[in-house]
Amino acid sequence: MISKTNQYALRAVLCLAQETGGRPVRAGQIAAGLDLPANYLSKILHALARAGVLESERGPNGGFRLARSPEELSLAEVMAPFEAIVEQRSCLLGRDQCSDEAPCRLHEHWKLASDPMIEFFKNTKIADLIGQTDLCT
Amino acid sequence: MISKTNQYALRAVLCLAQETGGRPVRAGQIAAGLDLPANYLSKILHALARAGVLESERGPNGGFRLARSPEELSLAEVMAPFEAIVEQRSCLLGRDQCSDEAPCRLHEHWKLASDPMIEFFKNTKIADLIGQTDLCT
DNA sequence: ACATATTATCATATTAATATGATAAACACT
DNA sequence: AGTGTTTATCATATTAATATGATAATATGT
Repeated sequence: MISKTNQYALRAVLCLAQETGGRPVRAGQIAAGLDLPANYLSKILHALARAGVLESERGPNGGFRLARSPEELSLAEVMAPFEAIVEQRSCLLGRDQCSDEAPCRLHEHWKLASDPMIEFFKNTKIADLIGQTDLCT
Repeated sequence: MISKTNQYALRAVLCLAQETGGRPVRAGQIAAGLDLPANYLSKILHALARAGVLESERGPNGGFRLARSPEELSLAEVMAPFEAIVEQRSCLLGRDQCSDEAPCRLHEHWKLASDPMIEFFKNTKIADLIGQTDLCT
């Protein structure tokens, strides 16, 4: 339902959000902590940095940190660089003919069913999810 | 959000549900009408037949028809042969540690967000969606 | 300056989803 | 029986997601 890329991104961001210290966290450290493929996670972290979700620093003592406060950062913003699911709901049947403007009957049903999930991604902030000890594993 | 395989399956079943005549519809006919890859759709139709959603007949005058009435057939049943999304909700973060039995805080949020969609698939019947002229295209 | 540690980037491998092509099996009609 | 039409099945191709490996660029500390 959620791609692995998005899962990795969310877990990494949650991990960084729980990091209280001011110094950035190394990619390898996150990958080891979460048991994720290191190089693949690197690419994800880089994409998040380009999207303005994270800040990165190179060299010794380098790493990643949140660019914005967990209270302002939504799950949708973390997922946005990887998939456009949140922004534009597609027709359940994959037909580009029907949209919110020219909806079919099915479309209306589908909108009602999928809206709660979309709103969840938009409204839930990273801050709402931290505080659990094991979210970083 | 929904795989193409599931989209094709739903469209094909909706198409068959609108077919009032008693004689089965050929796979090629459905593929042409919906403009879908013929061989790929064949495999999908075959899978639906094995799952008991459709009935198939070979030879001349052969084809596919619904095995059950559109009023009894849910979207979830049509999608079930291809993905297990509907039955078991996985953790948003892809961790197998947390389940409905041993939920994390996130899990509870996620359940609330994803339940409406799952219920939609389970409760919506094929009959609820027919009646639109263009659903077969 | 130099060595080291880290992110940034490029190249490639693996796997799963999607799609195509070809052949076998079943049925209907003559 | 034989011919043609259809589904059933197998084999392979293409594409996208996921993962790995190697190198370049940048910053730090000596």
